[in-house]
Amino acid sequence: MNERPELTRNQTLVLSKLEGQEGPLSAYQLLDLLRDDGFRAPLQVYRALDKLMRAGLVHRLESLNAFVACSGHAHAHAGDVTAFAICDQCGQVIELSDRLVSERLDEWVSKTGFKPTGAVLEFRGACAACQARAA
Amino acid sequence: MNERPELTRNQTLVLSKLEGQEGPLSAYQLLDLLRDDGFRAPLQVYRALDKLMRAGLVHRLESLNAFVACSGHAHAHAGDVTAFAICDQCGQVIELSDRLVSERLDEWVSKTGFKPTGAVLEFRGACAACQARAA
DNA sequence: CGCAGTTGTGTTATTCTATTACGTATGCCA
DNA sequence: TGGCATACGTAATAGAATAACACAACTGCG
Repeated sequence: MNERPELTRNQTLVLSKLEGQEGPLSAYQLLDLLRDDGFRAPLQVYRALDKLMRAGLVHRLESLNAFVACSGHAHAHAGDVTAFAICDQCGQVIELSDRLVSERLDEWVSKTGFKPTGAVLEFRGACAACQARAA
Repeated sequence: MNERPELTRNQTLVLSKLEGQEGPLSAYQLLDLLRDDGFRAPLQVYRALDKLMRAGLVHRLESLNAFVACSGHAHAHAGDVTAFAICDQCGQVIELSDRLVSERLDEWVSKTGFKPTGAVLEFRGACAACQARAA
């Protein structure tokens, strides 16, 4: 389904930093992590991120201005929305995707005559582990 | 229900600019619009916006880094999520709020053990008018 | 082969968005 | 009166993203 495209050196480096990370990273955090690998300018990061996002390997979290590696298994079907649950305590991000929910949301919005082409769905709160820790 | 808090001069100015506008405005656009009223620094805008958002009179659109006046009538009950449908053609923003949808989404997310305290729901696409125009 | 088209790269500079820090003024109320 | 909370003004800075320019590598094709 998802033909893994050939990644260049820069793209591979960015992706591996994101994958070796629990939570999301900002573009500038990535830049700092990659200085030893020869990165010097934001654009190098942004260009790699752009490619990775279009390949569906990385997601952008709008409410954080940050990026996460796509959590493998949950590869949504084309057209399905992906939602994110972002823990404000530990920073972990859970990826959610569900065809039924997608369809219902689509119906809901379409009732107004609006035709959605994309969606940003981000929940903020506390993950299970952090709730337990707080109790 | 929503005690309209006393607004200061700056807050009133910012709110009125947002209300006199079809679509969202960025903080710096607001600043430019308010130079004649004595605004000189971004902070003046951000501080007013902060207050207005906490009062529920203004919403921030994460996917645009911009702000809209809360469309009056659709004042959600406490706990209800507000979603936004943003037209990528004309910039208009439709505000959506529905108790049932809120509950369903909450259930969906909570299934993972995550406890949401807030949500960012933004749909991008084409509003009814712009679809008609394109046809 | 030569050449155009695409993609990726590196660098510098700039724009846009948002916050920190510091000082001041005002109203409230104990 | 003093302490506290809120708002204000200004300057400086941090953080996020893009524009502009030049070059290298690869592809397909006449």
